[in-house]
Amino acid sequence: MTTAPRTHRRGVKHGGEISNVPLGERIADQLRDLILDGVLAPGAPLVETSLAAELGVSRAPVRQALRILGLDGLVETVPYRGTTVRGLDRRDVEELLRIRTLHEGFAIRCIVERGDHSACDVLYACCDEMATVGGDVAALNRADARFHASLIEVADHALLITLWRTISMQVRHVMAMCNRRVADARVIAAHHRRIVDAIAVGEDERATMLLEAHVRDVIELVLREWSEPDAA
Amino acid sequence: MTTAPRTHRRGVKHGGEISNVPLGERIADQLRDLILDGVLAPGAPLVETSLAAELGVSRAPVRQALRILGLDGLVETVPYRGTTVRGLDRRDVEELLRIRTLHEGFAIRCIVERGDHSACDVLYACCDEMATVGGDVAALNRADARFHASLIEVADHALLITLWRTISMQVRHVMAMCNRRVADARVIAAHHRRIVDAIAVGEDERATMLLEAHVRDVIELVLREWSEPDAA
DNA sequence: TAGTGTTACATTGTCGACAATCGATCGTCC
DNA sequence: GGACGATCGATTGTCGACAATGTAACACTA
Repeated sequence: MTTAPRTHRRGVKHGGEISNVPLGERIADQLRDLILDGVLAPGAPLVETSLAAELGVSRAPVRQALRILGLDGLVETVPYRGTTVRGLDRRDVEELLRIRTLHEGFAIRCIVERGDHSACDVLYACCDEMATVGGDVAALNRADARFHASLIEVADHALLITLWRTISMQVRHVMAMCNRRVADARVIAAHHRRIVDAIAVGEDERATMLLEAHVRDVIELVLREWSEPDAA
Repeated sequence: MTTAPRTHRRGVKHGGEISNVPLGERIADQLRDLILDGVLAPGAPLVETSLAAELGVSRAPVRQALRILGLDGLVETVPYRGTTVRGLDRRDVEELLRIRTLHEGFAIRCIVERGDHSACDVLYACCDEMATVGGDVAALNRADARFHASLIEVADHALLITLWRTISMQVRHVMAMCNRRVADARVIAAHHRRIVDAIAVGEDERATMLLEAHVRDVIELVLREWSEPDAA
């Protein structure tokens, strides 16, 4: 859910072991990257037969993959018509970022309530990492995504994490669609660090406000580059 | 799923037309009701082969159905092991209801921001309906569910509605698992009406607080009956 | 008896083929 | 010429069979 944890996989994290991960999920991962990297533009059709042929597999796992992506909100399937990469319009972006703020604010409250200090350590580490990426825009994006993902994870709220999966996927999608020119990485890292500072001293309201301000900046930045919404 | 709108279906709402709805979705609906009505207890295995045989269909649509339910957080699938009805423990219930409060509070803010008065009309109608169910517990549950669903819908926030699908499904699951003895329907209806009153005059904070109190009551009521968590 | 290797069974994963459905195109009729 | 209907191609929906995987019970060995 959405969404509950999709599957339970045990074992094998290290090395390049033989994967017992169902084909469908691996295909989904592959297609997801293609979409999120912008290789598959919004509106592009994803034909089961063609994909199966290209990937050298049967249609069954491809179908499963498309369903997973549909779940993630990355593609749209119409019965008997086909599946296409989902387009995002201005309203989608606004909705997405507001919801994101809502959930991150909730995560902050969870952390503060528990007074979990190790959580702050994790977040500080993310900030440090963010400060070191220099001018690499892609790396900054990744570091930023990692910070926000960590914020959700350390909240230690299983359902929140589940919901976050869907949201973060679409956030990545939005970010991929605008070649965001960013400010200095160290400035952004400092912004984030201030949020963690507030969390560390238990001021969840201030932390939330800082976070809202941060996300609002991002919204503005994104929407400015959103000249032509390619209409879903 | 979680989650973007699963599919777009056009046409045929009335009568018992021939359904062009894919079998898998119909099966999912059927199984969902079975789970939500408690016929299929948590932990019960859902074997693709057996279900296909019982329903007189092939395994393909059954697989699709199980995947949809997995998305809704109602079942759990482990690769090569099988699918079972998901069990809910005390923590799940608490997480669920907190998340629910979070989203409904957000919905309230959306409505107040837009100053949408027709929204309040819809909600008042739900309250009226709720007041008339008398001692029918099931009907009261349905009316309550309808109120909260309406609250989300009138917020007019597509992504919120999507996320709500997953949540509400699990809420129904929880409600189904405890034979909740409720207070007088008219009292509960009055509680809800007070929330709408606050929304109508734009006092979103008060509305949210009232709603939080309401949900907290529900949590308490549910958890009290949660003697033996059957452990996921 | 404790431990190990093996076998059998249940279940899901994957495959290729056929049927149902949809949209567009073309032809026909007024 | 315009509207209606049939046909066609493309795509997904469904099916039955086979392969891969994991669990558990069993026999075997030290």
